[in-house]
Amino acid sequence: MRVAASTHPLKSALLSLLDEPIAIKSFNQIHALLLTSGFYKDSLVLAKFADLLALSTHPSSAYKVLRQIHHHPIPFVFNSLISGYARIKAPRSAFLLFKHLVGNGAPLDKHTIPAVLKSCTKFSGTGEARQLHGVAIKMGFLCDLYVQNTLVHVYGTCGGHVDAGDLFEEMPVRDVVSWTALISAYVKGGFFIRALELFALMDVEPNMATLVCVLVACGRLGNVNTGKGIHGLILKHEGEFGVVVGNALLDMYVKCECLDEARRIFEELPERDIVSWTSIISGLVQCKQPKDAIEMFHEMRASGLEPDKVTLSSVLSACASLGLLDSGKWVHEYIERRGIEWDVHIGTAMVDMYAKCGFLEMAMHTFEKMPHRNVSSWNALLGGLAINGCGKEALQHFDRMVRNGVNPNEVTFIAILSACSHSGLVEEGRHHFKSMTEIYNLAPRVEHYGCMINLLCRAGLIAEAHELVRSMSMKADVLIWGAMLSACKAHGNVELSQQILGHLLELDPSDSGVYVLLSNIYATSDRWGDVTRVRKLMREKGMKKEPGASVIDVNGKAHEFVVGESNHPKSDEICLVLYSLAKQAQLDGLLSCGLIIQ
DNA sequence: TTAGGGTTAG
Repeated sequence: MRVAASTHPLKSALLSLLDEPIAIKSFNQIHALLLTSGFYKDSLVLAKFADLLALSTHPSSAYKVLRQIHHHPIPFVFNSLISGYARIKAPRSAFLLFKHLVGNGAPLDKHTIPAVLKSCTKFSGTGEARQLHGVAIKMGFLCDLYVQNTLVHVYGTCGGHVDAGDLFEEMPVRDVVSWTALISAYVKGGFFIRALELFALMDVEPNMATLVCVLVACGRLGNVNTGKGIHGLILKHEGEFGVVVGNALLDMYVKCECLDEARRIFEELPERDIVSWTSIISGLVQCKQPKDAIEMFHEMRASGLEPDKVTLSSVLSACASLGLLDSGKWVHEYIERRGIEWDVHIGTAMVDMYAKCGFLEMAMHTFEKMPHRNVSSWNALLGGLAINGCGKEALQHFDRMVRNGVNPNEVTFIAILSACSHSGLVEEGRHHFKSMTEIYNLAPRVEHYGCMINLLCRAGLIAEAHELVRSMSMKADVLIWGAMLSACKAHGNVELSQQILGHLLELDPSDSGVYVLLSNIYATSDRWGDVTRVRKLMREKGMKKEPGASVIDVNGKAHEFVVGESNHPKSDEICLVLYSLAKQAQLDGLLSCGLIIQ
């Protein structure tokens, strides 16, 4: 706080005191000092006091206190009280105070509206913003550019992009903030193309805030070309950019899956904060490089930065893809130890991690403990039940989800259909596949057909599966034809296999797996000549089957197993255990089929 | 210089 040299020493002392973070503890003394010294007549001193008042007093009482101190405080004093409530994140109080002020005919000015509006961004819906809009018109404050810009911003933040656009249209003068506020409103509403169109229409020079908004739109659209153009503009203006712009650029490249560019930006950042690290970590997770993501996380911690819940959500996703149960548990403990607040994202990531690591009990326990759940949380649970072979339970929880009023989305049906597929629930699968379009108005995507065809193929219903493939409005993918081919192999349908092979090779002529499957089908039918022919063809094409591999985490150490290799130091013991497990499974299978009577 | 508007990560 800088005070002019001519300021009265007591006044400077009072102002400094009011600026102290611990001033609230001496509130009563300051109150008394204000009255005895007579400085209550000074608007600046009174405004600072009003700001302090917001920390401890309800709006109507605060109003009374101020009125008792001074019969006619100027608007500045009340504005300071409103801003005080906004600063301590008490938007309801700020809004209540405003209504109280209007009701009591207190003097207000053009600064009052932006001060209250600042709090309105915390409300859901545009109700409060519209009320303030009305008051601003009535009081004649709407002609102020600051008031207009704040309103455009608040409408945009509360989901009122149409109101924001209408107001923007009516504005006689618009500056860079007006344009940025509207572009941001469209971005927040998910209208990314409209945001880019607006940017193109701008008749004032954009600044960094504008470009950051546009970068978000580019990232969400996966429009790397426009993103690169913005990158160029930033370099032209700034040369070296700050952390906010750098992070926005980094995230744009991450969302466009240009990891090399993203890494380059990350390396070149003059300063990296938690957002920079989280962006690159989540980018690596999205681009299926979870091992690198974990490595990056360790690097981040080594640099002295502690993760927050957003970083930890990404790390949990990496743990889920790698099956790193111990690392996932470490994240869980870290959250508890640090008292990090659980939200729907981290809760969902935790359920997903436990489920994908096979600790279904803990996944369900975590799900039940979540205070708030959204459709993604349910999807994580249903998907977890599905991959762990609990098809019937998945269907029961799906019914519970619908009963709780949560609307299923496309991802839910992937979980449900794969649950049916994993557990052989043909009739249920048919029913849910039909309900997708008939009840929930969701168009099946290629993945849904994939699950359904898998389900039918596993049940040996090859003709029905083939019929479904033919009914698809889009082209079947490798997975679908692969499922059909595997089913043909299991049921010795050589003719259809050959037909499918044609489709598969059309999709990916270099897929060695297709040739391997075909040669296996010929082998099952004792057509050894054909087997030799396919293998020769593979050799001629220089194809080598990519060996399958899996990773398991034991006590924090990753153990990798590659098909055909036995490099692991405990390979012999592992094979012995696997053999006995396979024997047991076979025996259990025979028992459950009734082929062995106990 | 007695206050007010727009920007980044799941």
